[in-house]
Amino acid sequence: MPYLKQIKIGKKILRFPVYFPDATRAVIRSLDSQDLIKAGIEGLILNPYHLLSQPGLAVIKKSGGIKNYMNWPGLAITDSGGWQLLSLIYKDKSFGRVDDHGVIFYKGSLGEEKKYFFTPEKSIRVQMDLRTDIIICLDDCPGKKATRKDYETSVRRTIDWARRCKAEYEKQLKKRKIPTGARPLLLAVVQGGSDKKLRRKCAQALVKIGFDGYGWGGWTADKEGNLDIETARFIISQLPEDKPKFALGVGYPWDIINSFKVGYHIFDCVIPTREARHKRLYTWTKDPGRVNVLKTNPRKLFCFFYPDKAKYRVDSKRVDQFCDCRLCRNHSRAYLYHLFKIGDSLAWRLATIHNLRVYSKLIEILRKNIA
RNA sequence: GCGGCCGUAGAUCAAUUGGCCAGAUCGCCGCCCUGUCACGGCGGAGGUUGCCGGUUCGAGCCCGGUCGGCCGCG
Repeated sequence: MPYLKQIKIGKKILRFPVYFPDATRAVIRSLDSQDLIKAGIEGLILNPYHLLSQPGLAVIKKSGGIKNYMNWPGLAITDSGGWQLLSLIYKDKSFGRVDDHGVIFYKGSLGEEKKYFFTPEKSIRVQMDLRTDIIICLDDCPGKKATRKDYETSVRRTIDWARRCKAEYEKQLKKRKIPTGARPLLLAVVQGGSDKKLRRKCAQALVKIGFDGYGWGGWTADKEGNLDIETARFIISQLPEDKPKFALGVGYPWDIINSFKVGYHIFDCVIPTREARHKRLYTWTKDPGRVNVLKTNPRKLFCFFYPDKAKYRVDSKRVDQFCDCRLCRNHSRAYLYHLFKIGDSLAWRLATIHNLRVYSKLIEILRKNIA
């Protein structure tokens, strides 16, 4: 099957595969746009739900969109906001509930006292207000303890919500008089758990409605952290070849390689940024420029570096001999150990830049493999 | 030389009038993080309470001695 190498969004070209880190609250913690660009990051994913509570839509609209607001020159995707709301609700029922109409949220972010109603239409309107390049339909992702019946409901609702999102999207395009070349791409998400019948039903219904791209939604990995690659592959088989596929929330570097191999184009994951802050850095075991990434066991291409171990207190070596990031070019392991020990924000910044660079390097190498 | 204060995990400190298994924090070691309420979460190792003796059913706490440290006076 031919792999889609790139698409145009307006005047911009989005090359595949691509990894977008999660700037949920309009920032990759401790980094600015220049840091991101130098780390090889081309796009960010943002979250409308979090941005509604802070800084609020009015501020962002006044700035001319979220990219202007945060001075981000690259590409940007907004998620629907559904995942956050639903995972909060599944964690604690007092947060709210879901029905066919949308999501009722009793508490705002961080305990604000407001009742909040998130519908497919509202999600689309907010995302279009944020003026990102790619927007995503609100979907219903079941909790981890979901039953077969929950998955059936989820698929039915996801299809219905996707239809409503598409209608609202077209309505807004007209209302806002957005020219064809400036419209954001609209992606829909395939639900259905590990059940192929449900996945097929969902995928086919979404394709029939017609979207610019499709996502692999739900929990992409099992409790042991193993990617459900069987489902991943099946979903691809149900979708049109010429549309980009988004593996939502994927994943570890080896997960990205494995998902890329079965046909996915877009990835996003909090892992590299969160783990950098939690003191786990990814390092190359082999020179990524010299190894055939597709023929090597993906898991064996990487190992971990834990900068808070006392053995690194006096280690003058660089963190990763194969990495060209700001940290690896300029500083020793001992210095990073020190920065984490004293709790300086530079530790976060350098560690985050490093992990992002490992991801962007991986993307560069995967692109060479489809050239 | 005399008088006073102080010795409790690697570090800094806690432990009602003597009373379960001497605690906390940091450090150390290990684990976790997948469309981020996450500068986080979970777990573990580590003490003959300076040492010797005494009083007591029972001592980190009381008594005597001793060693070490600090302060004051000679």
